[in-house]
Amino acid sequence: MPDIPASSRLTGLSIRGAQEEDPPDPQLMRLDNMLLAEGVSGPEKGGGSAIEHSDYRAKLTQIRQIYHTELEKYEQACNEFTTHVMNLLREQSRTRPISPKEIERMVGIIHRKFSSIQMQLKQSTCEAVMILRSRFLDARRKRRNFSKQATEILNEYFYSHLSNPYPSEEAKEELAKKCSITVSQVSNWFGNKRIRYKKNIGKFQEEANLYAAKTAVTAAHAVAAAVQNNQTNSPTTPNSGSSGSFNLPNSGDMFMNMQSLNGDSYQGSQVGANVQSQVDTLRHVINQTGGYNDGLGGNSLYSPHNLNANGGWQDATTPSSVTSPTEGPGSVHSDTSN
DNA sequence: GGCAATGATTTCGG
DNA sequence: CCGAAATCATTGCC
Repeated sequence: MPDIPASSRLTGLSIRGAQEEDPPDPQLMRLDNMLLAEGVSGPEKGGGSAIEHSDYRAKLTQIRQIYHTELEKYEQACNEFTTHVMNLLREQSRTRPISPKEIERMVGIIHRKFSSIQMQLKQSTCEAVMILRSRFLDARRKRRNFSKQATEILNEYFYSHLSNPYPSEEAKEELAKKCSITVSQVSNWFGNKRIRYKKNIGKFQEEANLYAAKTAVTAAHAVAAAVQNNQTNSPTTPNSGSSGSFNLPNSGDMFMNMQSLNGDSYQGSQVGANVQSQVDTLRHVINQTGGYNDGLGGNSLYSPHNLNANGGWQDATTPSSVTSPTEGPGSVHSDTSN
């Protein structure tokens, strides 16, 4: 009696017939590996990967069940058939001497047959998993827009950190939590936002002002407090001559002031961290009031390059030519200076 | 159905 | 690995 290697009985559910021989069949090995990796043939799925969609999980479980059921069925059938054949042989052995070798050979044939069937099962299971993957995991296929609330949170962060819209890992995590999305989704969102904002600033002006105004009050308070605390009025504000190249004394000066304030004296830890964002917000408020209410600044105040002035994340090289000729909606007042 | 918005992926450079 | 830019694929609105 050729006993089963027993090495393949770890889970007690393994296939008896399938693996007669260790050596070959890269194909089978490939399938096995994949099933294992995909958590179909393994015990319970231990390693947690980024893939945790509940929908996906459910379907995978379904596949898993089918797979195991079928596998067991085959195994059982194989055993039954084997015993059946054995019985036949035994019966025949009365009339004809049958060598044990022959019996073994028959058993081998049977097992091979069944193992090929199992391979088919594995193959189709693999296919099913692949399809499932592409259906559920390729999020491109089934993407949902974020909730209004999530978008709001993200936008709020973006516009209040406009001079440096690169949330740290921590910040990303927090945003993800607040928005009920994953960290990589947050990263995606910021990546998209940055590039699209930069590409067409005009289109986002309204939005920017909106979100700036939202936090304007608190920011103003905070900054006021900071300024009050920090008596340094930065007396001179030298305003180096080079800064004259910018057309926007308003935001530019503001920015400068705050920067010096930030880096100077006073150990106020909270000030340093927050000022930056508040500057961003305030700048928008300033722009907004200039553009909408008072005739102060006039129309030239809010034009695409106020962003350049705020000096930012978007590279020193100005995109110069204003986007593409497909700019439509009329509300664009691009001044022709510069 | 066309079209813009938008989330995700791919490509490329550091 | 992160980010910019280009591109893809879906969603939602007209």
